Amino acid sequence: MNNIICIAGPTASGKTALAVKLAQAVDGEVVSCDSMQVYKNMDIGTAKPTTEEMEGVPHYMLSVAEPTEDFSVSRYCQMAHPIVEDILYRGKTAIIAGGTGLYMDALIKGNDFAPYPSTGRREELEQLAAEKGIDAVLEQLRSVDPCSAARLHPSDQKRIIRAMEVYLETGQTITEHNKRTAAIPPRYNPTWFALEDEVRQDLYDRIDRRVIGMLEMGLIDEIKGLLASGVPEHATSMQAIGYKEFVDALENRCSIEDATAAVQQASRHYAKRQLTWFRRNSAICWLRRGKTDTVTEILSRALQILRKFDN
RNA sequence: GCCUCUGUAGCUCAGUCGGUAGAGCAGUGGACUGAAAAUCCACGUGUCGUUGGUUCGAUUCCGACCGGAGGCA
Repeated sequence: MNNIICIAGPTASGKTALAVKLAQAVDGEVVSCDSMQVYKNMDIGTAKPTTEEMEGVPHYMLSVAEPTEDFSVSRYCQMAHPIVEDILYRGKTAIIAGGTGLYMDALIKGNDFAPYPSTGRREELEQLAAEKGIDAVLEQLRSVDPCSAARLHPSDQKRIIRAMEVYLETGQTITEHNKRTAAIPPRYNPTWFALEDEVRQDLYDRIDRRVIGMLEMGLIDEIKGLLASGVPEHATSMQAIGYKEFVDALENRCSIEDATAAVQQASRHYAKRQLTWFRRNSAICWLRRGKTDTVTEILSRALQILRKFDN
């Protein structure tokens, strides 16, 4: 049996429960792949698995960063790679489960993200964009990396700045960098699973209910605690869905009711984007989830597929 | 009971001085290589409440009826 299994899928699709059950069935350990569950003290709003939900199965990459820090794909790979190696070394199965497609792909492919010192280039570029418009940055990019300038949409400020930043920081264009990393063979060859509801509305209903549940579990107090402990309103961690909206409510920019609806809406949009990301991965075995399917039923289907790959 | 306003896309509404209509949101699809729960792109036919009338032609004008909101008794 493949000793690396990926479990992907949109938010609230049942990844956490499936990962635990699968781990128990194949002697595995879970490596979370979630860009927001990495932060400490952000438990309710990120739907981080509780100790009870883990059922004794070891979990990694949860609560590994301070909410005041900026996390990134690069840091994720740096931390998660040795953990996966250790699980494999001990003869266990690594179950990589989560909804952050970029992180999961990078970990599996073994993308190289060489660290470089932050020199404030990004801030300079952002300032240039703010003063003269993103077109000014796009012009600069066109002169050094016409390929990226043509590829990127003129409105995609974030990627235009990033492309220019890469060149200024490394002397190499992002086009060259991407070309080089794409040529490297993938580090792992996992069995890929992803969860998808047969009826999209079922997912959306579950999302709506989950947000209400988070409120009942004390999400607001969790956010108050984070703000009180000095987490800035604009920290990367506070960009998380369920946090930024209720920060707005706590700052009296909207009502709790409006914020709740905004969280539900943002989560639905996010789930859709996650599905788009995973759909282009042709290696994925989709586990279609009917309205009344239980984790046990989905687990048995996953195990069946795993056995088929064995032969 | 009478008067006024109102009924157009799933929702909120615009509009057609009479030539069968368009925004935002929702929804759907897509992109994505160091912020990714981020960022960005594309996609708009619906008995214009129902039914008569006027008209070459009505969602638009007129009447009646059926919803909704408000006012007067």
